[in-house]
Amino acid sequence: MTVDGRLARGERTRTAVLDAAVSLASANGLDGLSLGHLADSLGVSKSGLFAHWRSKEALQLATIDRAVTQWQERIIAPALRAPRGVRRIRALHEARIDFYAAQVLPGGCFFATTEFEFNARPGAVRDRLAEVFAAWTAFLERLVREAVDLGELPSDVDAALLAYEIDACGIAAAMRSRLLDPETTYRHARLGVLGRLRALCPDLTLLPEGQS
Amino acid sequence: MTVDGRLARGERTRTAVLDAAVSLASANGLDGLSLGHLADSLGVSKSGLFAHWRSKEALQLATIDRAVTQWQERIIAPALRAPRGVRRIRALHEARIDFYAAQVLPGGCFFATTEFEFNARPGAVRDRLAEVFAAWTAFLERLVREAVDLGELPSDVDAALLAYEIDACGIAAAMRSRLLDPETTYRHARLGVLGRLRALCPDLTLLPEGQS
DNA sequence: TAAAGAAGACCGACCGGTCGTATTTATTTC
DNA sequence: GAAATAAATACGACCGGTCGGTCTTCTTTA
Repeated sequence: MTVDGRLARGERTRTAVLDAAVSLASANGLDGLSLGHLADSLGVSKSGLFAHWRSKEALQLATIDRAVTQWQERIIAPALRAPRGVRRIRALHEARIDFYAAQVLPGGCFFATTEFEFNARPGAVRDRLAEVFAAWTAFLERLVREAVDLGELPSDVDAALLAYEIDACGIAAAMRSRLLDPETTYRHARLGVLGRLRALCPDLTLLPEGQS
Repeated sequence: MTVDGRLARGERTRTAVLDAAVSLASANGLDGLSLGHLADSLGVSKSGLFAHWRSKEALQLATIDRAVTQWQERIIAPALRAPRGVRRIRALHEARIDFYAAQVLPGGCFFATTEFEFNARPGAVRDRLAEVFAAWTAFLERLVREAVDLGELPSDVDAALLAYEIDACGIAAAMRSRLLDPETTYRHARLGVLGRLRALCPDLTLLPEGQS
């Protein structure tokens, strides 16, 4: 952000803290996140955290923003490398399931965990999560409309409904994979979207580049 | 359970406590459930709860069982009044969305909230939730297979996959309805399953009795 | 009168948050 | 260039509050 070396180092520290916070919160929730445990896992003191964020809520909001950045890097960016249209929709869903299957977060999905944790608790955290969720939904709908505009999907497709169905397959995967058999869950999540797209767009190969 | 009047009255007390626990836990989670708040909401003392359950975990497990009973009464029982096959599948899904839309629980869905809360926390609560989830999944699959056996669905339908897609529409409704527009969410949840069933079974009317 | 049940004070542990202190780092002065 | 000083930073003890859980006491009922 600035040319100052000290602040840059501080930014790196902040990012490391927030990465750990995303990981812990994905398992225990943003409210269940203990600042003492977070500090211990990083080998720093709890009071030091308050030099970077004035309160736990401020750290929670920063953690959400960090999770958004991770999501953009791990799921959205790979999908945007696929060509517009149905193949990009599928690439986005596949990247999402890949991310879950890679088990980088102990809770499976940071957003699913925290959104269920806060969906009945008014406050700044809930409002921010609602914003993020609305933006994600709008992004998915935009991808579907692009496929319609390209003629890959029938023009009478309900873009919002199809986006809902695709997202639902991902949400369900986040929940089931930790309680039931993960392999079966991920296969269903992938096949559900694949079958839906194939039914609407039978003449287009949906295989990403380089895969069988 | 017994003929004893005192114990029967105790059973009623237990049920009232557990109903309140289901309601509170649907919003704040089973771990976020405060025994003090639970006792206050019922006008009883916190220590009195320990006369009925030896620990918080025991009360949490009993709360899960109570939520299962509520689910059976509110969702499964109405669906079983519909004729076997595709119409019963749809009746089950509609009863589920109706239950969410009725807003009887502040958290929307007890199981969604608690399963995301505990899916990364080993222990008795998580194991019980996994059992309940597995039983629900098996029940859904059984309904789909019945529809296949009746010839209402093509014989090459993947019952587990279709059950996954139907459940996913419900899970997503539980999450989105509290953060995004509930009306739109419930409409998508209903249309998603309805469209899926209509595509597989075009010659069967899916309207429940008495509805337009 | 005896027995059973609820109530509320109480305990140790953990929470988010604050503050005085000590260590370190960087700058200045001899 | 070395020593001394000043400023920034991180630490850990500590605070009030809430948690799950226990225990003694009091009320009530048979």
